[in-house]
Amino acid sequence: MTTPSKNSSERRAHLVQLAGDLFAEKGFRATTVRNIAEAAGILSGSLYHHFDSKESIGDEILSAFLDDVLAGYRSAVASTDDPRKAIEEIVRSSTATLSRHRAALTMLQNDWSYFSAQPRFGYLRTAMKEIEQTWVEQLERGKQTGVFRADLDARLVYRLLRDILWIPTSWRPSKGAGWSTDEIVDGLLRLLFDGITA
Amino acid sequence: MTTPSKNSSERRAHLVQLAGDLFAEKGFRATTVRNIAEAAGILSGSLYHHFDSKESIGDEILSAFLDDVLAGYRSAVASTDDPRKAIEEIVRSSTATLSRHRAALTMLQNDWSYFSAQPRFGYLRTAMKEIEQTWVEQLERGKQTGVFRADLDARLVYRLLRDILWIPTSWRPSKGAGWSTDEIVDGLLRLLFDGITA
Amino acid sequence: MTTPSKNSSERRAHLVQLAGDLFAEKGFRATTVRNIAEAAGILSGSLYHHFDSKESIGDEILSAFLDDVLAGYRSAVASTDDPRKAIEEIVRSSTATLSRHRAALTMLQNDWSYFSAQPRFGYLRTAMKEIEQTWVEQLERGKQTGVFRADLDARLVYRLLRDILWIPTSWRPSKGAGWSTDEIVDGLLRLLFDGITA
Amino acid sequence: MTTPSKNSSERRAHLVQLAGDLFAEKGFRATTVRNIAEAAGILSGSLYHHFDSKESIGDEILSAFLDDVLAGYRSAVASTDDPRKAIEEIVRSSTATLSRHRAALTMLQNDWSYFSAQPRFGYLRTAMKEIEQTWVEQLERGKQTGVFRADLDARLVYRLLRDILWIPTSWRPSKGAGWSTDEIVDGLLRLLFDGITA
DNA sequence: GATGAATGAGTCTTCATTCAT
DNA sequence: AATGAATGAAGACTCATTCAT
Repeated sequence: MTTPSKNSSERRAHLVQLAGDLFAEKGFRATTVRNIAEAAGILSGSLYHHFDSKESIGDEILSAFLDDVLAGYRSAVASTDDPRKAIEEIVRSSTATLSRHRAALTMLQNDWSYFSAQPRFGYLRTAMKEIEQTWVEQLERGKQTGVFRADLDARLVYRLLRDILWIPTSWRPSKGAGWSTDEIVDGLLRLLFDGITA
Repeated sequence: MTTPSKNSSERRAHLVQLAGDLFAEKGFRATTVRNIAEAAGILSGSLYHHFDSKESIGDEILSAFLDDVLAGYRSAVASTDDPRKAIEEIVRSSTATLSRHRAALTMLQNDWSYFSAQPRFGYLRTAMKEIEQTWVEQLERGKQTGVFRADLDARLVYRLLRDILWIPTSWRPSKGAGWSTDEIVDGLLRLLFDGITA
Repeated sequence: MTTPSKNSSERRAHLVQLAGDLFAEKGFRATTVRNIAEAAGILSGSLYHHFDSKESIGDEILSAFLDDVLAGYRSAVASTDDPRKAIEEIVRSSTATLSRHRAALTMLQNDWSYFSAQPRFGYLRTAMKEIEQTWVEQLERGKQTGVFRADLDARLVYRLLRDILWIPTSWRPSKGAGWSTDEIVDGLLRLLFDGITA
Repeated sequence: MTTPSKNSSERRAHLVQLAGDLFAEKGFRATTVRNIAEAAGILSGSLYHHFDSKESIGDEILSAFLDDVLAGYRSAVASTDDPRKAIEEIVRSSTATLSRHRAALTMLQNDWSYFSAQPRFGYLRTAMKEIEQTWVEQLERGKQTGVFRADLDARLVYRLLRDILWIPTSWRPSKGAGWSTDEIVDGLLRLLFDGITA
């Protein structure tokens, strides 16, 4: 388990990991290829043995993230008929997913205008649309069945909730008094369902 | 035509405004000096008659923002003894402030790692500390007086609330089905105080 | 006449000239942007104040050349009804044109595969087609009117003649025993019309 | 399977062949070692088991070509006393040689400045000198014996004829309405000896 | 105040080459 | 013989900044 065949793909995955950490820390554009190479202890040109461009590294990170998110959303929706449970499931799956893809989220938040302008990253818009649809559908159904307040603006609530959900991911792990993912989620869900008032 | 010195400072303010819009749109680092100059209809070199560096433009935008925020926080706290009212006031003042400083906030979110690493922008950390202290103080007082739930983790709630509060600012005005600032704040406050359940 | 307003466009033209000389000497691809900049006594990055890419310099040189060639061909054809005179006129105009565009021709010969593969240089193919058509038309008409041998393969002769015509341009001016353009053309025309035999 | 050493040299010859095709197509410098390796179905590093550098492949191609050309010239001159026959023989031998060494000729035409500047390829200049001498000698003898026009500039005619002779080699085989080598040579010789006029 | 030319450091990327396995 | 990882030098291009006019 410790020293198996360190394949090409493992090396590659390691490099993606390193790159992701840097992207999460300073943003995609602000991270130079040299930064990544230095983190890996090689020269910048050597990265091109593994990837054909900086963007293809970004691509790998982003598409893996969105695949994961969408999978979670789909299975959340498929698992129940109760909108409230579906939302809860979406939140829980998001949290798990997000902690695995901190880099991707930071990239999306920081460099959205950069990525979304490129045809290569067209799937970003597609995926975001599916995410929005999923939320809005569950919220609307909840309104109809009386689980949620009838006066909610589903799209507005979606935007707020989605962004709220994505907040903790961007918190640096270095932040001294760190909270565990679970603590954060609990705090969040409590806030969402119950508010802060006693 | 009337007062040359005023014209000069107006011109300058206009340039800062233009720069800010671009910073908000694409981030500070991703915006080039040429972008700003083009928006102003001049050549990039000419900007240096008004500012001695790109960073000094950023400085102007960021410090104006933080001055405004802190002023709002201080007067919110000074205006009442009731922690809940103080928090409400902080939220309301934040919203007003933020809509006036969209660029600054985007810069802080996008390029925080860049700015915070530079001595020149040391005041950013100082200001953020005061902001945190203000929130935490009011939350703790609310817990003691029983207005807020006793089990709240003040710092965690602060981080969540502050970031939640800052979310809508980053929403592009171009977003088709746009909401007014008031709608967003109402939605937000309702979410915070009451949750989404019926 | 000696020191007029050294406009921006003159500077630019001078740089194109320098670049062209280098392209003619070593080919387009083999010439680096640094080579050009050094020839101009500036740094390579400074070239981008005048051109937005190396290719745009090439574009300028190539399109100017083809415009010139086609103009010559068109006026040659328009000037007479006699195919032999038309061909003669084409040859003479070519020679004049070619001596003014040595760089362009070398680029076309050396790096044709590079340019012709790019959409940006699509006009190259278009222009070459018009050139071929012009030759073939005159040759065919000459065959019909009996001025040229009836057994000529017009396209083959065109290819041979065009390439023959373009040969001397690629001769380096440095070649010690240089011939004047006129000498070369005379030798060429004589060869073409009369052969080498006594 | 039978004779490993032969297999080895066959493999090597095959690689040279592949490289030559690419050189002929895009030029020596524009062809990357990776291009060659890919054509051979191996990785670029593996080529270095067969050759110690890209240049040594070029060397192999160029020297084989020049050896062949010179052999042809020498035997052409040795075979007759009649300058016209000698020239004819040179033309015929060239044609045969050239069709076997398309790559070499393209390399010479495209990247002459690159090769001729390197000591390693010093033999290129030596060989070209012998080629020139051979032509000039036969032309001068023809002038003296009255076979050729007395007013020919031997060196000029040599340059023209040599380059003319080399033209068809650079024509891509892909050119739709392709002509056979024989057709081309016939067209050429006819042009040279008789001109195009009826 | 603005222009236009230039700088110099840095960005992503390419490529011939090396070498341990 | 070949692979796969790496090197190091170079290439095209970008950008904040400077400065004479």
